Amino acid sequence: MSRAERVTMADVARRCGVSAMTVSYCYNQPDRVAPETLRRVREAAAELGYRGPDPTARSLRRRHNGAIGVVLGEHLAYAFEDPQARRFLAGVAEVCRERGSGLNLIPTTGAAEDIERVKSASVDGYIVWTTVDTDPVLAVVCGLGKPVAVHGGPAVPGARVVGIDNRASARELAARTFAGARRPAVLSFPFDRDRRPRLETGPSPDAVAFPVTRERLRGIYDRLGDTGGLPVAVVARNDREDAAKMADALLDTEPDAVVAMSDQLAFAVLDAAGRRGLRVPEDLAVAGWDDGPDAERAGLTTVTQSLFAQGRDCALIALGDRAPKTEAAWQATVRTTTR
Amino acid sequence: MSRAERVTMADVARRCGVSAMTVSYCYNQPDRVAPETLRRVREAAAELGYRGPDPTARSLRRRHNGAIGVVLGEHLAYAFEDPQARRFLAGVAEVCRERGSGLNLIPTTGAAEDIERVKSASVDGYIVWTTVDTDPVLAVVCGLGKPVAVHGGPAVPGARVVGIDNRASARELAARTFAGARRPAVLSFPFDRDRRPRLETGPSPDAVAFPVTRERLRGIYDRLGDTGGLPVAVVARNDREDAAKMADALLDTEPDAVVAMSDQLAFAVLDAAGRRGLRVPEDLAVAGWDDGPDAERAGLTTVTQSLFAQGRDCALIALGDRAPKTEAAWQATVRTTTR
DNA sequence: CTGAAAGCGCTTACAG
DNA sequence: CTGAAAGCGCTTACAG
Repeated sequence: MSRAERVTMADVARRCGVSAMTVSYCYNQPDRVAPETLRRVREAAAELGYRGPDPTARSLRRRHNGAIGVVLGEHLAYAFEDPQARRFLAGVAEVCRERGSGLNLIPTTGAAEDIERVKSASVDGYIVWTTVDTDPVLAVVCGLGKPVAVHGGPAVPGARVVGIDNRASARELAARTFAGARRPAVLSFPFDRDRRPRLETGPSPDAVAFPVTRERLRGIYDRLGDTGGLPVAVVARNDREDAAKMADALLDTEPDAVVAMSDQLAFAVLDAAGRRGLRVPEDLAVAGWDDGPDAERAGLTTVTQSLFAQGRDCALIALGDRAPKTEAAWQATVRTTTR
Repeated sequence: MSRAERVTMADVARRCGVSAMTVSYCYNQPDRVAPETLRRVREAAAELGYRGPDPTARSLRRRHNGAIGVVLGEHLAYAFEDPQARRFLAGVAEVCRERGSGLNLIPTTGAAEDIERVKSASVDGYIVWTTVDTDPVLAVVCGLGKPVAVHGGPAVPGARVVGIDNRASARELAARTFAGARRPAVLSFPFDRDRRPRLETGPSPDAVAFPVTRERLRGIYDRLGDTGGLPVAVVARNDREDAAKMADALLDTEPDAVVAMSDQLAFAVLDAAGRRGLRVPEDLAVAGWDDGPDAERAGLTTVTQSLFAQGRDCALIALGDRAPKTEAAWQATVRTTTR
């Protein structure tokens, strides 16, 4: 925190009777500098307390920030609470480390200031974590002339979407889970940014603002045909404990098969089923998405996907690489929680 | 991702026959510009596809980045796995939001490239998450002439340490937990960056490289007097599940009171005790640190502290505020897991 | 192996 | 209400 005068390359150059650019070379291409010059420059730098090239000036000159911005549509605390969001960010961070890139977190809450904060980040590209179709930040980010990766959607011009085919995976998962069931039900992610937990009956997927959720619901509906009476419980967050109440409310409708939109939500259903003494899968079939480490242990039927890999893909896009060739991989992994 | 030519303020100025600085005023102090001029400038900007002031150029000119860097001594995935680290980061993020500041994550792994990554972050100040005394990144960060907050220590010249008095809190917690105990034991955070889990007997605190861990151990020793035979199990990470094995190893030594260095580790002990049919606190007294949401539910005796508040303090320091007046607050909260 | 010059895109007092 | 000038600290071809 020593707030010494700022020492610049020019100061160092002056001190040892050399040009500023030679000092620059000492830091950027030391091989091109005579050993004796290098030594003198380093000595002068040490004497003056020069701290090395200023990263901001360097970024301006190189027209390259060496950093990507990750736009989160939530308070950080919530984002980190979600195990899949964490896996995703870990994937992003891995690419950043490999490429020596920085990682700027930009939590947004829907406030007007979000726009300025997003615009004023000194980054070369952006990753937007799943958001609603109408999120105003989306258009702003895409209008910045920098590469943008959107995880999970929505699809917008100027951005690449990374994620699995949610509708197809839902179709297949519903086929497995609802096979032989007479009273299917769904435990769903939030429909909208308000995240109001509730129990609905046969809600229209069109009313769902989060594309991932909407597509999964559509996939489930594809399979089901008549969905007029389908109980759909909507949670506030992707959290096992937090979802306990809605899982209970859902089981109150006495379903015999539940598709939940994540492992965490599926566990919430299993927890609730356990409290009621229901046998799984005999009385109740349950399935989810993600296939995190706990899913295998619990024998959970789930859609296997790698948020880590998707995080990597997003980071590569934000860094300006050509996009990954294919959609993100997924597969339905059938275990013992379904019949 | 439209990679249009870059449009600058000068282009906009030229386009509508105005000086570049007037354009600048339109973005920074629109009140000082004649309404008609403002209109024309905005029109020209729209026509040209000008995206607003470049954040990097602005930062260079203003000598202010509007961002703080958070140095994590681990892969992101691990850092996020720790509930207290998440609370801490949430506190940091809250201040960032209030102040319109950016938040740059800088995970370090001990590699040589860490140094460059830390130096090349365009930030106004740094927060260093608890690290070992000898972490080379520490000296680098402190030599940058920017404010530095270190959470938990080590104390180094040029940085402010934020955290509780670990030794005093340990002394008090040990007094509560070991009261009437004949075979005390400790479940400890890692001693060193290698994070090798192991069971030791009366290890010297001086050998512990993480200051938080060292001070807590010292506080416990203060209370104990003779520690020659004290079983101390060391975990790899602050994670309830991960710590299960070492908790078991510790209970194999048949202690009747365990001080664990966090709620998570205390839960690991309670889990292990449950598996053995031990009664708490009759057969085994257990206590921890943090007082997270689960602690109250479990009736855990623990050291109450707010990592969120400490994250806020660190962020304020990194932003250049005078430091918080006092040390971080803590108190021993006695519940039912101790006698 | 080293230097002179230009310029990255912007903002800041200072005049007028 | 608007402009001319300087400069934030650095790097990049290009000469020599």
